[in-house]
Formats: sequence, C-alpha cells, structure tokens
Amino acid sequence: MRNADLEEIRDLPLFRDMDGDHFGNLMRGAYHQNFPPQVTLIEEGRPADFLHIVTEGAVELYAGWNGRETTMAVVRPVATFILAACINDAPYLMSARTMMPSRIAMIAGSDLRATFARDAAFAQAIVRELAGCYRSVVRHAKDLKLRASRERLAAYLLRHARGSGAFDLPVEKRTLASYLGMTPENLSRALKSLGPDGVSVDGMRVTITDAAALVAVACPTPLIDGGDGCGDLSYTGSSSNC
Amino acid sequence: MRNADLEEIRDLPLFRDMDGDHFGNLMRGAYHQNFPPQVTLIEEGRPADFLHIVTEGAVELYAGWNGRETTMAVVRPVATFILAACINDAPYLMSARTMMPSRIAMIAGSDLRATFARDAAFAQAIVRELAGCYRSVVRHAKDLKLRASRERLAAYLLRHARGSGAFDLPVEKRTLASYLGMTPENLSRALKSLGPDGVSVDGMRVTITDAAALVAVACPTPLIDGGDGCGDLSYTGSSSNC
DNA sequence: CGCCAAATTGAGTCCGATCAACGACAGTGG
DNA sequence: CCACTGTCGTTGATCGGACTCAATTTGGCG
Repeated sequence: MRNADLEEIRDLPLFRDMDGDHFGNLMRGAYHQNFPPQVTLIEEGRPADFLHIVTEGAVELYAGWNGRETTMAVVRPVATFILAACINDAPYLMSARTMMPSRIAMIAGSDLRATFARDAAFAQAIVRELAGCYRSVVRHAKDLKLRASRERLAAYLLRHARGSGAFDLPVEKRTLASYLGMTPENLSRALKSLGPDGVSVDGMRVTITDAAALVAVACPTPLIDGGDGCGDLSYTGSSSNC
Repeated sequence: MRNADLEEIRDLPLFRDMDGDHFGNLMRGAYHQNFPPQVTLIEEGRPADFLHIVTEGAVELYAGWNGRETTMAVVRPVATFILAACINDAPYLMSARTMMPSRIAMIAGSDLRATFARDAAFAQAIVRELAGCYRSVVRHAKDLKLRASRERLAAYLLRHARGSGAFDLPVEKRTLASYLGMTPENLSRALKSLGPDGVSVDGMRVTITDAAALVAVACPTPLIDGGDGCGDLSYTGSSSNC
C-alpha cells in the first residue's frame, strides 16, 4: 500500500489514536485495490469479511427486497463503511457498489475484532464511530417517517447548499430519488414544484433563489438534518458510514 | 439501589464483563426510580445527561417534527436506551416516555464516558451494543423504504408470532400504527384486509390461521426482520424466500 | 353506570406510484 | 461526420394506496 494512502487512513478518526504497531499489523493484512464503476463490492446477506475504506471515487450502499431496491447512503473518500457488521461478525445488511472508478482498502474483520479487543484507544474510536453512524440512521428514519417527500427534498437541498446559494447535485437524480424514498418521476415533479419556494434547477445545477421560502417548507432541524456532517447522502468525510 | 436490581443490571451484556469496581463506581452515582405511566423521561434536543435502563415496565422512544410525531421503538426490561447520545455527549435524537408504571435506572453520562475510557471490556461491550442498535435501525429504515404498509404489518405479525399461532399485541394499536409508519385508521383496515391471508384479530389478540399465506405477503428475511433483537421487539428470524 | 380514550367504519380527497411517450445526451461504430 | 443505441430525465395521464375528516362503536376504568 502506498505511503500516502496509509497516512490518509491513519488520519481517520477511527485509526488516529490507536497504537502504531496495531495499526501496522492491521494494514499489513489489508488489501488496497482499484475497481471500475458499477462493480458490486458487497452483497447483503454475505458474512462480513472485511471492513471497507473508500480512498478514491464513490460507493453506493443500497438494499433490496423482493425485487425492489433502495439507496441507503453514498460513501465518499476518505471514509469507512459496514463497520457494524464486521464488529458483530454478522451478515451485511446492505450491498455496496462503486459509482465511479474507485480505490478501496479492505481490512480483515477478524484482524479488526482482534485488534479492538487489545487496543483500548481503538475500541473507543470505534465506539464513537458507531455512535455517529447510529445517530445518522436514526435521522434518516425520522426524515422518512416525519416529513413528506417534498419536505424531505427541500431539507436535502438546504443541507447541501451550505451558505452558498448554488451547487451541483452530487449524485444522479435517480439515486437521489431512491435515497429520499421516492420515484425519479416524482423527484422531477417535486423539484419543479419547489420553484415558487426558491429553488431553480438546470440539469445537475441547483440554485437556491429564496432561502427563507425554502426553509419555510423544510423546517430544518439539527435533530433530523444533523450538524455533525455524518451520514447524509454523499458528504465528503473524514468520518464514516457503515 | 436494591441488590436484585443491581444483579439484573449487572447481568446485561453491556455490564456483564466489566471490572467489578468500575461497575460499583458507576452504580454508586446512579439513580433508580419509579415512574407513573405517560411520564416524559427524555425530550429530544436536550443534552444527553444519563444513560437509561428500563428494569420494569415499558418505555416508548418517539420523535417529533413540525407538530407530527412518530414512534421509533419500544424498550422493555431489561434494556438500555439512548446509549449513543451519551457516548457522543450529544443531544438526544429521540424523546422517551413511560407507557406504564416503570422503574428506570439512570447512569450519569460523564461517569459512563470516564469508565469506558478506562475499562476495555466495557468498551467492547458498548461497541457490540451500539453495533446491534445500529443494525436494528438500518432494518427499520429498510422496512420503511422497501415494503408497503400492508407488507410491513404482515412481517411485524410474523416476527411476533414466534411459532405459536396466537399472541397479544404488545402495544396499543395506535402506537403500533405509528411504529409501522401508518395511521391508526389504516392499521385497522390493513389488519382486516389480511384476513384472507391468514390473520384473525380479536381486540389485542392476534391469531395466525395460515402462516404460509402470511409469509407469502410479508416475504420475511433476516436482513430486515431478524436477528439481534434491539429496538423492535425481537424475533429469531428464519425462513425466507424472495 | 357513565366517562373518556381507543378502535372501527365510511366517504371523500390527495399524494405518490405506475405506465407510457418523448426529448436530451453520451458513447459507439460505421 | 453522422446514424444508432441505451440511459437518464422529463412530462402527461391514470390508478391506487394512504391520509383526512367525521361518525359510531367498543372497551377500560373510576
């Protein structure tokens, strides 16, 4: 593994404070590979063999049932995913596929469990990581249960506007629709219907023309939309997902 | 705190393996109180001061937004809740209220954080607990996004049937409806509509008259319905097609 | 018995899904 | 350079599921 990659991973909150030797051991048994787009890295139901870390590209976490499929999250560099399954040595609950050419590091789950049993600082980092992941999924569930689809969309746009009034959608609209729990057709209509509420769209480009009006629709709150920047669809993170 | 209570708490996976002195210290600073029904124990948004443990009764975890409200989980003895917020020293994402006369132990969050930094076995237990909670919320989210309301209800009934064909609903129907993401009216209609699919209802009493038919509706899978029983009211999942 | 909350039932409406058609665009190969 | 092709996004029309509102009925409890 390249030194730059190692340092990047070492800088993650998850690994920052752990013992150097332990980190070295973990990484010695790790893989780091390039993948083309649209490659399935993980299939839900399979035993959790490896903790994954995205160092380049983007990975979609999704789940299926009975022929249906839904996007649960998008993970961008540098962040980990499916930590919980590895820790519990349980089957993955989500599948993962690359969305673009990506570089993925993989750490054996057994090494992970052995190390976190020996390294207190690492165990603490894992606790914090998991607690963050847990809270982000709770937010997602609240978003789904408490808001209507138009409101979810408005809140999503505000989360990604971050001060500046214009930005590019970080993912395809069909993926965004799935993440927000609606159909692509409905997302299209919902975007248009937000015109009077201060949203203008041109392709992937979104411009917030009236933030106050949009806020009135979305009623954003840190208890759903978060402040710690973890867990939303596509954030660039030194944190993780899983 | 009574000795019987202490032992019960000590027997929880979360505390079982930790150092005896550390456990003693934690409990010395803890409260244990009785509450009448319908008492609000926690309000979302407040700073997370205490880890809570239900030793008797039942507690509803719920969340609100913009005048709406939804049930996220029901916690029954003996189990903890809002661990994640305490660990992260972050605001609660959910509110909690007693559903019946209940007995609740409370451990100061600061003690908790101090102890898990010193006690490796405790840290490991917390990791497993959190990983389990995380996975249960992921399942809840998958349930909401992938299944229609009728299917969610069918799956819920199967989860709680546990072999025997008859059981009592563990919560009020309005609460169940909220947990499943529907209105009480719709739950009523959905229950009736499951008659031809092998469900008969009399008050709180549910009888599965044709498990195969109900399975055909719910398509249960451990990846949504099964497993490590935190959050929902657990179920040891098995059979699945689809 | 009487009170209140929960549950059911019915009727009407709306949101969101489905189905189908079309335009925009990128990549491919002739 | 340009048809060919597949995917994505949009739009329209229609359908169905779920919500709302309102009226009873049921059941629990003082």
